[in-house]
Amino acid sequence: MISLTRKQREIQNRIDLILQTGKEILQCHGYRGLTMNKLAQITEYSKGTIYQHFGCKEEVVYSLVTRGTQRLLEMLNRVAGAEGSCRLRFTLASEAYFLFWQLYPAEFSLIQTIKSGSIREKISDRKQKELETLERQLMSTMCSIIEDGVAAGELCLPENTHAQELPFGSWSILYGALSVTQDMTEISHVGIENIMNSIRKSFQIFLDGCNWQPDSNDYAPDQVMSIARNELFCDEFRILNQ
Amino acid sequence: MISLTRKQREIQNRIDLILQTGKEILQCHGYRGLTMNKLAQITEYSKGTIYQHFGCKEEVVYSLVTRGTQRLLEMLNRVAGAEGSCRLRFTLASEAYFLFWQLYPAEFSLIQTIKSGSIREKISDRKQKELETLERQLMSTMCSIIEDGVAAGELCLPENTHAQELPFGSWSILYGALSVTQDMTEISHVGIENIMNSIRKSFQIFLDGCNWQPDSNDYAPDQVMSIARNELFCDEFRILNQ
DNA sequence: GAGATAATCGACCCAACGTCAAAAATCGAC
DNA sequence: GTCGATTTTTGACGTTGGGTCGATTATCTC
Repeated sequence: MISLTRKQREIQNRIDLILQTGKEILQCHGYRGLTMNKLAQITEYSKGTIYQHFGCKEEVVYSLVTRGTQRLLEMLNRVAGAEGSCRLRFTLASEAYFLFWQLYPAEFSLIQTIKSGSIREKISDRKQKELETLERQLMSTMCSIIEDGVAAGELCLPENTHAQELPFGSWSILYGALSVTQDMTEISHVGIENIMNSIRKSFQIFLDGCNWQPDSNDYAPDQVMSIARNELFCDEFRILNQ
Repeated sequence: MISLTRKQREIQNRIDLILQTGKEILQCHGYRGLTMNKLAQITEYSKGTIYQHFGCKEEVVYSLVTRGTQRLLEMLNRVAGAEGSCRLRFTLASEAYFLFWQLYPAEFSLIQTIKSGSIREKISDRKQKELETLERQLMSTMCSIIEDGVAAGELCLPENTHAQELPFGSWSILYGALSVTQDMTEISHVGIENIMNSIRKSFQIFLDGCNWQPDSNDYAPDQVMSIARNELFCDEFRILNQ
């Protein structure tokens, strides 16, 4: 039994190594630069061994996305458990997403990749369900904040509107804006900070449009950043700043 | 001279055929199913001839995106020249995007593809500039509506906010939401109409958040759809309904 | 109609995915 | 500790698909 778990740990470590290496190749050479040969060569395992853990190349990137989504979910759960008004927490959720985008750019980019190309069809149902479950949890965490806000009287859902629609809309702003931003980080003449602030503004405009109290007139962005930086995500910011 | 233009027309027709065929293959077999061999076989030209017009496979899909973006721009220009309040026109622009998404699903999907994978690096600067120019025109058309709205006193830009930020934000909602929706058209248990209505709601929430008058309380979605269906996009709706 | 020029073709090369039978390492029983 | 059984690892190989290029065919010019 002990030897079994040691074995399992070894395998887990190897999977970690493969994924980490894959991520590094992606960051250096892009999606086209990631080949199974290179992956085998750098990890110093043979191709056969790699294929023992990942059925195809697509499964490697899919696993990276799954792993990234786990990290994001973990950050969002921290947000959901935080104190303060629901609007504050919802805004902190958007900051979590910004952080995710900055800390895990490769993973973010891969999310787009697996959503666009015909990659899903090569992934086993099991793995697909795994990611779907995580995405559902993401959505339900966001919804719980909305529902808290409704319960606290901070906002009213319009008629014929489900709670999921607000996370869907606000999430779309973030995902859409960051997607478009993704590939013009170098080209763009405006700094990345400006783009992020612009997205922050859009996000707040959306919340204002929901009549979510307190509205942005008496809403302090500094406070949000302070909580994010010093409380909820201090580890993440430390990593980001080095 | 005449023979030259006849020649040019022939070439143009061939390019059209190649692109149209590529689009059909994409719709039937997805991105992975599109191969240069198949393209050559179906068009009944040799691979060499295909490569005379398109330097690589990526250039085929890039051209499809460029062509799709031209169609979208053409629709948006119709919107910009329409009558009615600026908010109405801005909303009609979102309907143009919905139509684009429904009429050209392959092209929409490819936009995501070229934004995510490392495809750009294989495309000549000339072709890249071509698409960039179109995107800039898209943005500037949207901005012109915003500026009209500001001039007409329908909305005020908040301090430190440029006109481009509003199209960027609202466009992000549409792009983000449709991107996410894209690959779950079959899976999703809610109908596609419901998803589109949900996105429409988000879009209006955003405009409400901008304090864009008239606000959604005295705003008739029926009127928007009627103008779209019967005036601006009657051709497009006809194609869509068959 | 002949020679020059341009367009077209498809056999071929190579890179990268994925396979599988042989080799190596590990395990378990005595 | 040793030997056979089982699992793991390996890299040579098959195949697919992007891209090339010299041969061939068509077109144009005089």
